[in-house]
Amino acid sequence: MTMLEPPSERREIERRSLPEDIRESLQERILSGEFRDGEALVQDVLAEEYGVSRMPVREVLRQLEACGLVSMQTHKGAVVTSIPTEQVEELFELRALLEADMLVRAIRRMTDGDIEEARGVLAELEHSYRRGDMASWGRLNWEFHRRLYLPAGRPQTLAVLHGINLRVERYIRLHLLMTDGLDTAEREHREILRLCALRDAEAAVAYLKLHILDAGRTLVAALRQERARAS
Amino acid sequence: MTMLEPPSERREIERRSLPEDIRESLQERILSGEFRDGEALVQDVLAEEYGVSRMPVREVLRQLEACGLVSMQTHKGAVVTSIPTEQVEELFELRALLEADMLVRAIRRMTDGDIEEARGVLAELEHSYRRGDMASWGRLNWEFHRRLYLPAGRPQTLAVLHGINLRVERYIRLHLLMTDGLDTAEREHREILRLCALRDAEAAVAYLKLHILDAGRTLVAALRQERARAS
DNA sequence: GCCTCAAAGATTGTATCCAATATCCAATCC
DNA sequence: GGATTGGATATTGGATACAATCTTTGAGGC
Repeated sequence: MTMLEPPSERREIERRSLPEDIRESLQERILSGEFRDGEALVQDVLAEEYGVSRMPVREVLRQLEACGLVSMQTHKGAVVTSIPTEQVEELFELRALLEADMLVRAIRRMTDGDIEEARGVLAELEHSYRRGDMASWGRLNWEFHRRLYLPAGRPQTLAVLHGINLRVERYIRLHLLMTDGLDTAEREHREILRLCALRDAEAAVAYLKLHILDAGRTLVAALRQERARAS
Repeated sequence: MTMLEPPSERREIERRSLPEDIRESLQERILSGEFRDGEALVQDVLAEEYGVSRMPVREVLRQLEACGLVSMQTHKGAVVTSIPTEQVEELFELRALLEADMLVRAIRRMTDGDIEEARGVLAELEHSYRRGDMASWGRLNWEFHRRLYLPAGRPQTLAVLHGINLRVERYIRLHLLMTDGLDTAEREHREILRLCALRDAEAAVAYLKLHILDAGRTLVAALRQERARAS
């Protein structure tokens, strides 16, 4: 939860390259909901906050545009992208299709070590969920799914899935803040991992699809409600 | 390229920005093979060529990075991305999976008008192929597939497919220059369209998958040979 | 001869300045 | 009064200047 800071204060960042850091920060601020759908991202304001010139900020905005998190128009600036509810639904169906295919391929080549690592990530994931650390939750949720698919040896598909995950994460988090529907997700995560350990591809994939489409349905319903209320 | 807009109404002024123009040009130069795999793209050189400063060039490079056409490293610059053969293969399999799903959904809602428009695009496509106009061919090949899937009403999936298409187009063109394997593709295009017109989803999808995987296999074989020779 | 290392050149990264464009608001005209 | 237009202000786009970093090269030492 970030407080409103006077414009003179700078947001502290001091790690790797400037755009990388700014990008990570700005991305998190969008995903966390600090910036709402359709909200304008003014270069000058952001540059001031980060204590840099507008140049790196512009690059970051371009990158976020490419990820689909913001959309830009010439001479009009950048706004946080708003995905229509039907398209959020579409993205979850797309995930189901792709991740099911991935898991089938992955299970064939999965080692016990892979399973063990995924189990470790899952533990962290559950921990961050209980602590309400949503930034970590988002990262770890992706990491868990990623671990499951990594043995498939399909980097391109994985990259596509990463992009999709990024685009819907904001809405997932919004959902998490309003409901506790993700207790179900936790059970499903464990069950999927158990079925993977048994190398039962068919059951695991069925469960995975259920998991994704379930989360999608719940989310879309909540989103519809939220958006109807807002308008 | 329809110029059949009503003479009244709004006059659409092409408000193209500098980066947009440069991007289109640079993208085409990469896809055409003017820049090879792994070749460095020096900002100064490109800026000089286009008669602009490095700033818009940088933005373009960032965008192309997001598309996966170039990869950048801080303080090291941009190079044309080289996709390993196995990953090219993966991308074609991914296309098959996604486009099959799309076509099933699209056929249900396809109107005769849609078919007619696709037929028009296909005619242009074949024309550009015979003329050896590869830039147009690339655009129209995507446009044809896009038309087939548009009725599905799945913009997000379409965007993903567009990205995939962009990444493999370079290798497709390379292949086109070396073989005449795309005569087959032409027959397949027509057959797919015919089956769509009959609303025979099952047969159309089967043919589509064949079309994509076939083109993929031929391409991958050629690519492997080419790369073995080069090394 | 080969390795080390430092300095020069090349290239990218960032800041600052100016230009182009959009937005907003008040004045004007019908 | 409402619509339109002109100008003031805010914001973005692009060019230039400078700083940071990588790469190359060559001189010196072993």
